Amino acid sequence: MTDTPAALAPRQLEAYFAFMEVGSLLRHAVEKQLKEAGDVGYVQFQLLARLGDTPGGALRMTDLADGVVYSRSGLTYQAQLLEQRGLVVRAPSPEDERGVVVTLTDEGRATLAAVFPGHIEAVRRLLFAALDEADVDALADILGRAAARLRSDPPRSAAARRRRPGRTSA
Amino acid sequence: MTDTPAALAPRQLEAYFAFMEVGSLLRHAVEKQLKEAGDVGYVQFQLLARLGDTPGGALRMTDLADGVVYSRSGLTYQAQLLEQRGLVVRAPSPEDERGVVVTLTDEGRATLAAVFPGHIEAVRRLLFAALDEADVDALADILGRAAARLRSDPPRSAAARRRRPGRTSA
DNA sequence: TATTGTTATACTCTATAACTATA
DNA sequence: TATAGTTATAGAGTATAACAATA
Repeated sequence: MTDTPAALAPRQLEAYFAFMEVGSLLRHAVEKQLKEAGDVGYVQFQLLARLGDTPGGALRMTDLADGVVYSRSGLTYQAQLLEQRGLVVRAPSPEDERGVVVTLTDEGRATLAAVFPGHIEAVRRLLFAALDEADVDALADILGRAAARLRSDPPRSAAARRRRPGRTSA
Repeated sequence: MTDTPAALAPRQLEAYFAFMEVGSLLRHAVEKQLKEAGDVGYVQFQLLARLGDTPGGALRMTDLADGVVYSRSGLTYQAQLLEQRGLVVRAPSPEDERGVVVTLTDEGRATLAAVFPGHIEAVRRLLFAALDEADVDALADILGRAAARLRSDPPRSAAARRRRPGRTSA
């Protein structure tokens, strides 16, 4: 009977507000950097980065979407934009004819390379400038746990695609 | 010559990814809750909450915008929506005829009250469920510092309105 | 019948620039 | 001349539902 009190503890409120503020400012700044450096949005950057991280630089639409986008049409939209610019190629999957495999092109890699250093630098300057090693460790640990929880949380109305259980997608 | 290496440390990368993932999932979930509970977006919620936190429930447009919105027209847009729904009233400022004072109405307070508990509960369930008191303290401390830094950061091209120096707006 | 992905469509939100009015 | 706010407008992104094709 003592759970879920009506309000957050003051420290929780503080943490929450700080989190949202940092999130908002950081996202805004990063989005701007990406736009200027390579004319990509944050979602597109995530997609490129994910492909770049995958051996072969290829993923199925569904796997690519995972955690980045909240609707299938949203991914189709972004993938179209990327394909129009020649940063990725889409081709039917050989294994499953229903599927579409998205592959990073050389130009896609080049764009990623053009954008990444500035991205890193912005994150360092904006997020990590005021933090020391212990802070970073704590953040990684705490937010890692929060992320895991959020990921596994029943989305309170599973609008999103069912995820293959047992994958965490590093 | 040892500053700003080309890449983030692995722990930094981890912390950054976790942060963005939590931010994305949390924002999405919270936005949904607010929509369902009171048909307001997160920005509108912030505006209402800020007004609700102010003695008299009234603020000038410029002060209201601070940190919530990145363009003047963006605030005008949201304020219009809120006014159309009767949640706020806008009136010319008595002191400065150029200014506009936004005041929370009773209905605005009611909406805030209708939305707040669910909001709190969502944050607790999604963000704080996996964290203990020490985590919350650490988060508040670390992100508080990051937020302060971000706030004071030269926006790398001051598109936003110049802020009156010396105000931090709790 | 369930799943993959696309399309059509409507809607929300944001930003830039031009404009008005007051300080 | 600088500031406060609005308006017009255009563009980016998102989501829902209907659809086609394959498993």
